[in-house]
Amino acid sequence: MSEKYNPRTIETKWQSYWSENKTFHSELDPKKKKYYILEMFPYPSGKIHMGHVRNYTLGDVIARYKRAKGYNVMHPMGWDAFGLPAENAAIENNISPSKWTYENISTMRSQLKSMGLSIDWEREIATCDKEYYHQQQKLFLMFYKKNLIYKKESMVNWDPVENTVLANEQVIDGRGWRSGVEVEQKKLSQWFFNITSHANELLECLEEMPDWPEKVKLMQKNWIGRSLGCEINFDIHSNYKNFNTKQLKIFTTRPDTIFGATFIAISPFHPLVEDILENDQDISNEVKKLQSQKLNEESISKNEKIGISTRLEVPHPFLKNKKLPLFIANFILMDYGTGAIYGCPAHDQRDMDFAKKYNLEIIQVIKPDGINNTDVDEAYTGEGSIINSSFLNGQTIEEAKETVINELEKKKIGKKTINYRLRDWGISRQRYWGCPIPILYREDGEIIPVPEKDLPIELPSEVDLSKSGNPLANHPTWKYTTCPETGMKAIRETDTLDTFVDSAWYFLRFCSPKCENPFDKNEINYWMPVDQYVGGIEHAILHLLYSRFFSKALNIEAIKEPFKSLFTQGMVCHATFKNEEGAWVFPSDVEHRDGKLYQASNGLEVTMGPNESMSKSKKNVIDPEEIIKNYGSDSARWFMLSDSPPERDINWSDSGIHGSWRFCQKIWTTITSNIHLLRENDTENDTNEYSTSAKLLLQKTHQSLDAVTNSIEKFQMNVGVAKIYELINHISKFQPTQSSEKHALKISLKILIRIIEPMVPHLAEECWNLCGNTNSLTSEPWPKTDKKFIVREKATIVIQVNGKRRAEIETNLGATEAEVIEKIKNIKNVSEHVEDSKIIKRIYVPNKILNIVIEKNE
RNA sequence: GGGGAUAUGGCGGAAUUGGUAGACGCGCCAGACUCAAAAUCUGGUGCCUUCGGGCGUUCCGGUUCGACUCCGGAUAUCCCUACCA
Repeated sequence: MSEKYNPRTIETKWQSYWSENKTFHSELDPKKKKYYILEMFPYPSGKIHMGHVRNYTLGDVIARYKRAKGYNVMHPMGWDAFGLPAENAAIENNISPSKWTYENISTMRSQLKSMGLSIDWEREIATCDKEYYHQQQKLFLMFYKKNLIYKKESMVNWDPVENTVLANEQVIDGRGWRSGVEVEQKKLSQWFFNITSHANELLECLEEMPDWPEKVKLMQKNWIGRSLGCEINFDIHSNYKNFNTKQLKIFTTRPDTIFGATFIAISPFHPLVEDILENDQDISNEVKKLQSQKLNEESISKNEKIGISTRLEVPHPFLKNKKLPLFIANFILMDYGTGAIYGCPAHDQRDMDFAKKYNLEIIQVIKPDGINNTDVDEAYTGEGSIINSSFLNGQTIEEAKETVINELEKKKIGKKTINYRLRDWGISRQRYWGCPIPILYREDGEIIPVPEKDLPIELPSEVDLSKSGNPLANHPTWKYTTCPETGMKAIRETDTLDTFVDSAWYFLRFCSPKCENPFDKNEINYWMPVDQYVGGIEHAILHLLYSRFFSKALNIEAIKEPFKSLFTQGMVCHATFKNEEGAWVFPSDVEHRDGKLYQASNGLEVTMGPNESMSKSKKNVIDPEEIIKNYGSDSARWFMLSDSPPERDINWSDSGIHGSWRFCQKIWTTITSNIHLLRENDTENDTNEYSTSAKLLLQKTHQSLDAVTNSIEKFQMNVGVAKIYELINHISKFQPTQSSEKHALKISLKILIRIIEPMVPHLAEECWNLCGNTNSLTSEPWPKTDKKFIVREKATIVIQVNGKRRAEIETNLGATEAEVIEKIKNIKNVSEHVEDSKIIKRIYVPNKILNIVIEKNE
């Protein structure tokens, strides 16, 4: 047996074996305990990059490990295939979004297959498949019926040159990415999911999710942002002629500061604004400016507050003679609270900035405890007691809040409210490459959901994306249809769904990917929830929150929460490169010359930017193909798992890949050089009469097995890898002479082969096969740790003097303090440091440490 | 501006969760094999040192017999988000 380790041969051999034998096929089996492992499905951007390798290797280790543990494992894969890049590619390369997407899928599928992932490919889905979005349209109708979907006016980023709506990422420094002109805000009627109706449930269920990272739960909690406050109705007095508004409702979380109120501010998009403009045309230009200006990064960082003074005045609810001026201000959000506030400059920094700019009164109403804060530059937001506030004087902030709310409710001019930062989920996109929304607008003005039997509404295959505007609206025929009930003329909804909708339920579809309904209840009840979800931390909020919302809205018992356990892996980062024309450049296209960087393909000079997470749009991606070609996917997988803890961000570097290659080599040579031993039939051996070195080997083996098992359970793959290194290092130094030693070595090697399988599956299968086994290693159970080999017989006790390590001794387990003291009497290093000093006390932790605390004689 | 995280040798990182800091890997140094190189194998490798020891987990401070670990403050980097009253 002197064949060389040849990953290419081995890996293709086992990949086809798994595929031909349907090794990873999964189906419902009520007798077996299920385990649903899912990694976030990829966007088919072209090729996989190192971030994908990290994500899918990690999930695959868990999948293979749980299979070995006897679970009925489901490990599917699919494609998050709708989205903007396909349209951009279509324009740039004159290829249809569909063709581009499916070609990418095909490339990436074979790349993933070359990694040897234990995936059930029969469950593969792509969200752009007609079959998938057909079901999604049904879900849309279901939600529509439940009143979870509604339409309202909402702002979009508008590029006036391209005549098109821009996504946030297409707005760069307040300008359109293609046109370079300043982006405007435009009102459009759009569809929304009523996610806020589930805000409280989404918040409270977080408490019952012990297997989610605390940081993710915290982020979601802050994002939902439940806050207790109150609404106050202010009367409006005006000299305007045609003015119907009598009241203005504001929201505050600080009713305790009501006596510090010196102005009222409303959003430029507040309904009251129209009323004002009708009477006060002088300010209409200014207001329009505020309305159309998307605040760019610059003005945000400068925190420039702009207010337009109106001729309206608002009486203070508790001070009859006090009138507050009303402003239209750019820093008031229409989407939060009521779109109107009262300003209390003394205790809110934004209000302070605003008051100073427009010379408004500043009234201090909270006196900090202890100190007398008279600094008027900075708003005071800390604790304190109320002053200058009539009936609130002397109260604490909390007391005052309650008093004010009671008073308002008594006078029927306000009430306690719970407000959420979370806003409803806008799902309309003015795009072609997405799921069509199954809605018709009838000529008589009625909005009609398309009946289920008429689904799917298919995307037209011929579409002109080079024209500006909404591609589906531009299509010559697609939108024209008739109402299925009345026969009246109708126009289809030409917006498509946000791609976050596609990914909010794909994990349900995997349970029954071919079902003619969105999902099969039986299958869902068996497979859901996902036992382990693995994905990037960047999805900590939106994707996960939307998926949770879907699961709750569907109201199926098995999926109250879709993801039982969540693991968020860290980002794989890489430096970014830009050439002198400002275009992103692939790292592989960058070359070093004369201390400068150049783009190899065209000679342009290149500058290096900061490390950022790998993404196709910034081109800072590393294609794993090269590494897999040179070292094999087992080495690539092993390398990805070693070194870095999975939850931590990494800056990609391939220094170290050589060590992984060496590891695979070492496994190979160790197994092949012991192949005769491994092929021998097992004999009933004198298993209890091991030599000392054989015992030591078995101890190391079982300790390693125990450690590796624990590391996998705890997602510390890098530690597991280190423990396997220790084991192989120990094994390769072991020289068996007696038969019992050979027997021990055989046991050890077999355990080694079994426990490396989740990480380097092809190599492990080949080794297993070389041993003369005819079954696949994947059907072999995970070995059990034999406790008898790992019991500690001795304890190592560290001796410290004043917390500094001075010696260490071996004792029997459970030795008493007196025994330890007796033992260290003659240790020079200890007695020297103690000398004649007075011993103040001794701290003894059995089996661990003895610390002698002495008086310092200085 | 807000929210969330991270920081340990030349580098990636480990540390039984408050008890020997630096496991394991990379790199580097030395040796073996070789005509030679690559590969492989063996050994060494935190820093300083007057060879007694001293200093060391981003920085400053605190709690403790004892702190990488807990608390307070600062700095840097990454992720998410955009003025949330």
